This record gives sequence, C-alpha cells and structure tokens, in this order.
Amino acid sequence: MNRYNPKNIEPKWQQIWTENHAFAAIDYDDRPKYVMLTEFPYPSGTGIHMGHTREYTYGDIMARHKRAQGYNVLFPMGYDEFGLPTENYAIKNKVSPQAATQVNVANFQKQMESLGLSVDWSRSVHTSDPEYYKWTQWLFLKFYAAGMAYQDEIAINWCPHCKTGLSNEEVINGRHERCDTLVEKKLLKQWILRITKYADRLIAGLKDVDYPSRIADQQINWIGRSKGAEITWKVCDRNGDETGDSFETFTTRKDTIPGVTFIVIAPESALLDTIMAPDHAGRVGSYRQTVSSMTDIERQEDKSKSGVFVGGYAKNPFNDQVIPVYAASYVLAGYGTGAVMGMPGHDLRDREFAIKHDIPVVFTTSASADYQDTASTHVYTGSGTQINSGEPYDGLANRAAGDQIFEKLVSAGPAVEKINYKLRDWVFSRQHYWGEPIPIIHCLEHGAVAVPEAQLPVVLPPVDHYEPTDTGESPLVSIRDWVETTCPACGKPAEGETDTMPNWAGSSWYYLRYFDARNNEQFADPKKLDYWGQVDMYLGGMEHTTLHLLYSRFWHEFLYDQGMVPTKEPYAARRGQGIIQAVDGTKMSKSKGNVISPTDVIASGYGADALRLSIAFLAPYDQTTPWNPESVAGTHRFLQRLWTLTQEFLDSETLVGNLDDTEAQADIMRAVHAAIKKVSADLDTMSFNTAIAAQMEALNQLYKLKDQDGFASVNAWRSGLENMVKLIAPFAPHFAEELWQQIGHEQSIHLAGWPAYDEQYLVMAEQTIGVQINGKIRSEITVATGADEQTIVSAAQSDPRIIDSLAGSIVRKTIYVPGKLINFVV
RNA sequence: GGGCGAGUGGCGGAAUUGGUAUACGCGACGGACUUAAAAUCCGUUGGCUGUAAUGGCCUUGAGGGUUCAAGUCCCUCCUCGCCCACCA
Repeated sequence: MNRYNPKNIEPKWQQIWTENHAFAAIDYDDRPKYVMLTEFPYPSGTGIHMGHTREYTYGDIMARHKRAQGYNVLFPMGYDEFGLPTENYAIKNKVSPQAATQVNVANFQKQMESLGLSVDWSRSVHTSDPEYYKWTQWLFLKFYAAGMAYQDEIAINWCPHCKTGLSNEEVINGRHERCDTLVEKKLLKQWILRITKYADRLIAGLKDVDYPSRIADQQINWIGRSKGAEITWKVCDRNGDETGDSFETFTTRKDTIPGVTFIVIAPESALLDTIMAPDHAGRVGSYRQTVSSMTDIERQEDKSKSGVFVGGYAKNPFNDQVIPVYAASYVLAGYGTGAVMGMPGHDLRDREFAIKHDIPVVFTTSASADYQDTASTHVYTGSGTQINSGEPYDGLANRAAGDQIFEKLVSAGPAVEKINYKLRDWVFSRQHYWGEPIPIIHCLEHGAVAVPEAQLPVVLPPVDHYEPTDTGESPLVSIRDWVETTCPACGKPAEGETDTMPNWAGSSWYYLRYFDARNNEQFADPKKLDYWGQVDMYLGGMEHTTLHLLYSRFWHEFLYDQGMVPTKEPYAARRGQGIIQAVDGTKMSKSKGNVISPTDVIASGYGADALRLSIAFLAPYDQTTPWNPESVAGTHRFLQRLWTLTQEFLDSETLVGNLDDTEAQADIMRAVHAAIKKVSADLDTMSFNTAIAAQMEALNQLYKLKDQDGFASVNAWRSGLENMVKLIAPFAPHFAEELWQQIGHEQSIHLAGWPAYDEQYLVMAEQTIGVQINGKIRSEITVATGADEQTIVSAAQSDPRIIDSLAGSIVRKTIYVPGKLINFVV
C-alpha cells in the first residue's frame, strides 16, 4: 500500500494544472459567472506570510467550490508593485525598483504556486507595467476632465523620513503608517481628487452591497456625515457695537445655543485677523506660532485646552448676548468652519476650556445634581428638559426646543441647515520616483494640460538616483530631458508633472483589468465588463477598509457616472479575514522573531494541503487567532487517515464482492451524506472550520464502520469515499486530485462536480430523545423515528430512571419538542 | 470620549428559531507495536464527589431577571480585543 506523501504529489499536480490551463476563466461562457477576488499582494522582499496564505486559501476554497458547483469562476491574481518599500529597498541596495520588483514578483509567484491556488495566471496584472499604468493614467485624465482632480497649495501631511506627502488615511496616530515617523505639516502644491463629492454616494452605496456591518460602519464613521446648523455670528466690541464682520460656526446641538458663553477659533484660521483687537495681536501671534510648531501628534496629545482671548467679541444671534472670542488649538481648522461655539454646559471640551479660562457655564438641559457642578468635568450630554432659554422653550424636551430655536434663527436669517463630513479630499501627489507619473504638462500660458491620449503611457524614465529631494520635489525633477517637453495646446516649451501617484492608484481599478487583462485599445472591453459585471466576493484585510476599499469604491462610482462600467458598486460582497497571530497571541513580527513562514511549513513535510486545511480549521475566517504549530500535524493526520482508508478499500475491493449488507450500507451513506449536507451549508457561509470538522467526524464514523463490517458493501464504500474526496477537494486539492485518480478516474476532480446529499439517507430508524424533569436531563429514550407524542410520553414515563425520579411528584405539564426532548414539569 | 465585537475545558474552538453544553482538533495520560525513539494504531480526558453506577452535585466572565427550558433573550457590572478620536 502506498503512503501519503505530499512532497511527491503536490508539485506534480501543480505542474499538470499549469500545463492544462486548468483554471482558465472563459469570457462569455454560458455557465453563470462567479468572480472570486482576493486582494493582490504588494511584492515585498520578505515573501508571502501567513496573512496572505489565509486570504488566498479562503479564496481558493471558495473558487474551487464554486467551480465544482458549475460556475464559470474567475479567480485572478496580480501584483501591486508601486510603493515606498520597494523604492527604499532600491535606494539602499543600489538597484532599480524595476529590478527589485522583478525579483520579488518571481519569488511571490513561486510561493503562491506552491500553495496550489487555482488562479487563472493568464490574466495577471502588474501595476508597474507601462501597459497597465497607461490605463491608470488614462483614468486619472478622466477625473481631470470631469473636474474631479485639481491642484491646490495646501498644508499636507508630510513624512520627513519618506519625504513625501500623505493622505489622511495614511496617517495613523499622527505617524506615517508605513514607517512610523511623526508626520509634519507642509505647504505644497498637490494634486487632489475630489472624493468628498462622493461622500453621500459612498454611504448610500453600502445599502446595495453585502458587507459585514463592521466594515460598513467603519466606512460610514470615516466619512463622518453629520447634519446640523450653521450659525452666523456678528463680530462686535465689548459694548455690542457691530464691526460689520461676521463668521459661521457649525453645531449638531441647536438646543445649546442659548447657553453659548464664548467662541473658539482654530489658531490657523484667517478669521482671527478680522476679529482680534490690535492690542491683542502680539499675544495671538505668539500663540499661533507655538501651535504651528507642534506636530500633529503633539497637538493631539495636548489636552490642556490652551488658548488666548483675542480681544474681540461676537453677538449671540439668539439672545444678543455679547461673548468673548478665543483662539485655541483644540479647534481644528479643517473641519466645519474652523470656528466653534463654546457651550460649556453640555460639552466636555468646552467645559474644560471654560474652567481653565474662567468663563461662565450656562446649562440649557436639566440634569441631576451630579452634573450641575460647573467646576466638574462631569458633563451631561443626554436628553432632558430645556432650561435657561426663556419662553417658549423652557420646559420643552431639549431636542424639540433645539428645533424651534433653529427654526426661529432660520427665519430671522442667521442659521441654515448644513451637512459636514470628516472625510477630506484625497491628496493624490507623491514626491517619489516609484509610482505612476501624473500625465499632466504644465504650460506657462495654458496651465495644467492633459497629456494627449495618444502619448500615453507617460513612462517612468530610468534614473541614477531614486532618493527623494530635500526640497520636497520628486527625483524626476532632475531628469531634465524628460521634464522638458512642449505644451500640447500651443506647442511652446513646457514641463511635465514630476509628482507621481500614490500606491493606492493602481489598486483602485485593478479588478476591472482582470476582465480583459491584455487589451491594448481600452482599459477593458465594455462587453467583457458587462459579462463579468461585479466582483461577487472580495476578500481582504480589515486594515484596508478606509483606504483601498473606500478609494476603489470611489473610483468605481465615478467610472459608473462616466458610463464606463455597468455597475454602481465594484464589489457585491466583501469579507475581511482575521489575523493569524504568533503562537503566544501577539503579533507576528520580524523584530520579535516569532514569524511562522508558510513556505517553511510546506517544506517541513506536511505540505500545502495540510497547511491550507489547518489554516481553514483554526478558527472562523474573520477571527483573529494564534497560530498553533501542532494543528498542521492534526490536519496532516486527518489526510493520512482518509488516504489510508481509501487505499485499504482499493486493496480489498478486488478480493470481496458486494455483499449488499443493507444496514452497513445505510450507515455508510448516512455518515457521508450528513457530511455533504453540512459541508455544503458551511461553505455557503464560509464556516470553513466546521466544514472540516464535519469531514473529520464522517471519517471517524467510516473507520468505525470498517472495523465493524469491513469493506463488504463495495458500492456504498466506493460512493462514500468518492464523495469524501470531492468534499475535501476545495480544501486539499492536490490530495484530492491524486486520490481521485487512484480511485480510477481519468478526468481531474475539479470537473467532477459537487456532490448533492440525499435526504433519504439521513433518516434514521430510531432516534434518541432527551427526557428532562424540570428542565434537567434525567434520562434518554430511544424511539422509532416519527413516533407520535403519546408513544414518546408513555415511553419516557416507563423509563426506570424517570419512574424513580418522578416518584412522589405530580406531573403538572409535559412539554414535547419533536425529535429532541421531552420535559416533565412537576 | 465614540463605534464595533468578544468572554465556553490545559489550548484553538463547536452548539438551527431558546431545546440533551463542551462537536472537531491539539495537548496530556494509559496501552499496543519497537532494542529504542519517531511515526502509526487503540483507550481515557470539564470540575467536584465517591454510595463506583443506568450515581449525585456544579459548570459557558460576575450578579440578577424572563421561561417548562438560557452559552443563546432582558437588566446591572467586570474584563479583553479591534477601529476611530479635541470632528463641535
């Protein structure tokens, strides 16, 4: 009998699959289509890790399952090649990013192939290939033509280490998410995409797709839509004489307007110049200086509520009260109007500021005594009765009072309804070499002019040095013969844009390219876009929720508006896989030396199939869970047991005829069909761990049955084992392919279809019913399936243990749950 | 501070609409095979108790509640994880 050895069979089948193009997706095929997308990797120098392996294993299981079910499955893969790590690697090792990328991609390719992924490699895309980024540039020009891309000199997040601008999404806790350097502010002329114009659409679109609520909620929170009132305040002197200037504040708490006792303005705001009194200019100026010298994180961490009185006043439009205006760092320039009404009665930050600067506190909502200490930082923000607001507002519910106050101000003029977003426009320029050149030519006469379509792609020129410059300009600036060009509009000398796109550009539309990866005429043929339509399932990391996932939805919605894609949303369903932690439950990291490499596990002799199985068996797909090195041994053992049982059957098959033991047959069929039912249901809900458990259970059953009856019921055994192999095929494809062949099939198992279960095999002649007394299990009885309630009740009552337990009590009520249990209430 | 989620054996984790808690796997222990080890196979494995059996009691973070019946529903609290965060 031959033994299971993954080292012999895995490379063999990988080669056969490749040679036969076994997993090619077919355009316009009659079968229903299914697009199974996993995020494509950034080909770093370290190779694939457990996170990749988990994601691609899940994707492959689903792709293979759908294929078995008769779908025309597109399971593509590509490489997201542009980005800083490669550029930094290139600088350090004095190689070109192109060369480094090539090496890394080859390594990734090899490692992914060793997992046995059923990817259609013929469609793979490479974002740094000019044939690909030609279309990224082309799409950028569509944004530009539609007024969705613009240039502005703004204070951007600047990473002093990487010497590049960053989007808000790339700044985590005031640090650059890639290199952990403290982010500074820097004034630079930048290309910006108007993602804010799609804020509402990006929220509304979530209704049409199947995303887990934590992903949808996170996007909604990130967009941060809030509806409130914009109030206009007239600037005045301390006596209430108006200066003629005014400004606006935004609030979601209209009911607190009567309790506003001060105004705070962001130190950066130009508003201050019109409001501050000349004799306060010195103090305000030095405060502004102090604040602007702080990094983002210093400012965030400074909760001291520093600030200065600017010597100016404003008049409360509700009650004409004259209140002081301050400049304070806790007000953000970028959100709302950069000015905030201080309502220390019911806002914690305003209270803290009021306490520090001796400003009176007024309450507008009644609350328990706890909350009425004006020196306390215990602030009531709940609902209650309106107070201190005069007639007719006092005594109303505070929210209702707020609405009426707002209406009064609207009709009088100084208030208007306003919607604010936390989402900012997307800073799209990077001052780096290793990215798509932005296809724009700057002409003295015509300004920014799009590079004509026929001249795309604007190819990255070879350069000697990739280091970013200290001036904040891209290294491309020094390639003069690349920069110097002519204006497409007037033909006069002009300069090409030297900023490149962020690494999120190429990944914003890559899934569309898989539909038509080799098209030289269009980014994709509309007919193929129609055929493949939406991505049916998109698997990826939770960390991309407010980055790549949001960006690509934005691009797609824009393309839909341009009539370039047939669907509003790119991804019909999205799931995020959990993280595999190190054995000790901490994050795997190189510095801790606790990284488990999937390639090492495969090489150790367990093979890819056992690895895939153990990853899928470890925990529910979306759960963070520690790696258990012993679990591969367990799944390997399971494969080996299935292998051995099949070999034993094949060896015995010729020796024994079919003895047609109907009872043994029924047992075999029941065990296997129960597994078919469970595994099929679990695959639909991505419950991979229980799908595998069900197969293990069935195998344990089969071993027991073999010990009892041997292999005499040949037909049942053959059918049972074939079905077991079909069930394991999506999880352990090489293993299944090999066994399938040994059982005697010539065609690949991926053409064998998915088994259907037959309910008739699942019906048992007898069933056990739990017998409870007052809800506690006291015994169990075995009755014929389908026995009526009366039979079961009397069977239970004649059970010796129940007779014992019931002795001396009166049964008041009997509850019978069909097929499950019976409960006597005494 | 806001949003989302979780707490079940030594460990990873199971448990349809409330209906026999601890499936499956790992580990551990005992045994078979072996000169020995690995591998493989068989058995035991929530806790306490000890009348050793068709036994009793307890057990899903803590406490209360609803119910014939609660890991599951409700209330109060504790702990942990993730994301966002001076967003008015």
